[in-house]
Amino acid sequence: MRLGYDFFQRDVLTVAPALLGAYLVRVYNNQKLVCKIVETEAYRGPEDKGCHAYRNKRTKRTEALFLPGGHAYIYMIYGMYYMLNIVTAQQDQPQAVLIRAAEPREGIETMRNLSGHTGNFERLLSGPGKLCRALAIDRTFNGYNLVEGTELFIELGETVPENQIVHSKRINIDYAEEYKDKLWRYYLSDNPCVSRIDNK
DNA sequence: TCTACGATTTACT
DNA sequence: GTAAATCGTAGAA
Repeated sequence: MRLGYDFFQRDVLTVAPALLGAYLVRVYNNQKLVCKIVETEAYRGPEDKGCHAYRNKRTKRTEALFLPGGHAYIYMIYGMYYMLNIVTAQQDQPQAVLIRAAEPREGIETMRNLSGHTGNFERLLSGPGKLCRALAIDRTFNGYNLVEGTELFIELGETVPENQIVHSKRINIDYAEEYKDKLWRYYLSDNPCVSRIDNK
């Protein structure tokens, strides 16, 4: 069952942990690529100094963050990687969940070919840049409707017990001052596919 | 226009 | 532990 607007149009701090265990589906050349989300981070503008839309900063890049929950926000980082975010809450509330890592489920060979990854299965989607590469997600999906679209969407997946969800500090946002210490990163404990397990 | 740099990954000392 | 790859965007000039 696909997740709908009612799921995404809630506060990002509710949606980010709720996405753990859900299935991210990418239909690429008529082939279904499926993976289970195991790591997310919440970005909560306008208050969040780590969020691109801090203080409601509205630019060409951040425009998609202001869409209603259920759309995608994609941007390029370091000149070579795309990041996949799920916009949450109501229109004009710039919040999004960064999908940081997932566990491959279907179409693994295609994912390997797309990413050129030769390592082991657990590392194929273990990072936001790698995940986008292996699923052929680029900026054409910026602003994409994940509720009604057919090439990229999210399905109800496995139910995750509360006690398996680890809360930690977000990665690589040292510029965010007091917000860098917020425990807005969520991942499944003991899952070998998360990007890293250190850090609090 | 011009410049600096990032919600990363990988390889290397 | 540190550094390089690589480019669109934001903010300054």
